[in-house]
Amino acid sequence: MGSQTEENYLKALYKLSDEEGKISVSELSSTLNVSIPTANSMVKKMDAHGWLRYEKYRPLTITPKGKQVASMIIRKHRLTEMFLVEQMGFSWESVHEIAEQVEHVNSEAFFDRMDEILGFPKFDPHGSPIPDKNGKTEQLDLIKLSECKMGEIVTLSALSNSDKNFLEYLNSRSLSLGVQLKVIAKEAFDGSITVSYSNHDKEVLSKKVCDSLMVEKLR
Amino acid sequence: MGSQTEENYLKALYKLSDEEGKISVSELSSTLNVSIPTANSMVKKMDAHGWLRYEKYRPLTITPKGKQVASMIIRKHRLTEMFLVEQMGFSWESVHEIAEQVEHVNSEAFFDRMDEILGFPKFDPHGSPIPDKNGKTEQLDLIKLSECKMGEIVTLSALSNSDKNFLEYLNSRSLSLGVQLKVIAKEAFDGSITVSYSNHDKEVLSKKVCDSLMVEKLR
DNA sequence: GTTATTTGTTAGATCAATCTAACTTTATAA
DNA sequence: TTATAAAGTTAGATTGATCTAACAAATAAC
Repeated sequence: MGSQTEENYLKALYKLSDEEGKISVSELSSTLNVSIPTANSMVKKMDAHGWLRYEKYRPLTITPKGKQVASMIIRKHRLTEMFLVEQMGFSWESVHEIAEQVEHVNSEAFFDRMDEILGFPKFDPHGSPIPDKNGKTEQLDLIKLSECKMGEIVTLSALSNSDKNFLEYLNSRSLSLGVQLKVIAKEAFDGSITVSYSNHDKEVLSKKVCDSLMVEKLR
Repeated sequence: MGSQTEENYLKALYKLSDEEGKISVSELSSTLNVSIPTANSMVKKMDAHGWLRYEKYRPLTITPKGKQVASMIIRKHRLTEMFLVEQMGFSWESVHEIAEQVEHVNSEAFFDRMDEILGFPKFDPHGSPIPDKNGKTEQLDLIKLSECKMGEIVTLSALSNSDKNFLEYLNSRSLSLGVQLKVIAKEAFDGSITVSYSNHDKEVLSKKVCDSLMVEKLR
């Protein structure tokens, strides 16, 4: 393993490369709130660990080994979040900060036990997939709510953003995973969508919100 | 809060001062497996935090503030151990290493929730008292088994040593907290004691073992 | 296709936590 | 009570993670 710092860099690297393939040092530095030179020097260490490929002035690419190590950290993070919600009664908006610390605990048994107690969950409280012990995740076929058409009925299955503010916004609208949404209107000029669900029959959601709601089409 | 390193120094300081009142830099250094100069420089920082009183060449004394901070770390450690045993099914010999890491998590809510789920336990799995949110602990009137007289019947209530090897030794003899022990013989020359308990009717325990078993006299 | 802007790199400093070597003070023991 | 041993201190080096300032390369803009 690496240090906690290195683990945080690797996690950021993993997420950025998932989103964009190629990663720049400056993206990494801004994600981690460190200066560019700091990220630059850390990147060289991670190259030495074999977690990424680094060449001067070229974009970074994560290696299979880096992905493997990263997925184990993400596994620990997401299992912790799930445990906090399911076994300890925390709400989905309060678990991230705790999991951010607990994920660095070095004990396979600890996380395997969580996994077992939870019944080997495939997704965390925000709908993100939990890697299994081999780093494998279950991939659902999700699309953004913003891409849905009028009249479609979908299930809210994951969030592509789990900021506290956003989660609190969803709470205030009684939006949680598993809720069935029906698209009853789409505004072309601002991309906002009106949905009905549960006992809400006309809720207007902005484009920004709809971009962060990942849904599954009903078959 | 201080860094994890500082927290570990403070914990060691607290335990040593509990045992002996005055603490020397060298005791601290050997407890933490660092060199004497390292402990020396750290001690100056802890003095700056107001956790201890430091004067050149004089023994160290922990301050009330230091005790308070230390007891909160110990609270987190012992709650974690208890949670691991009671809620997650770990055995008492495997929880220390995990708790040693989890204790540094910075989240009151996390530990308060453990406390609540456990029903506000007063003692950890090794019988050590768990400080409450104000740092208060329940003090039992315990003596070493080695100090007991022939014929006495006592309850095993705590361990003054929780090394893995010792715990495994106790497991192998089916000795656990709450067991009632009857002293059926005492050897003067080596301090060993023969006890009976549960379905063991003649178990010989060395002086060293008896010194680590803290028992409560039955009234 | 030069120039300007953004991005990346190097150099050098700082801070925390550690070490070893050299020296000083306190405690122990002859 | 002085000599020796043990404990404590200071100085100076190292490593990891960070920073700013100065410079270099790649990309974008005209």
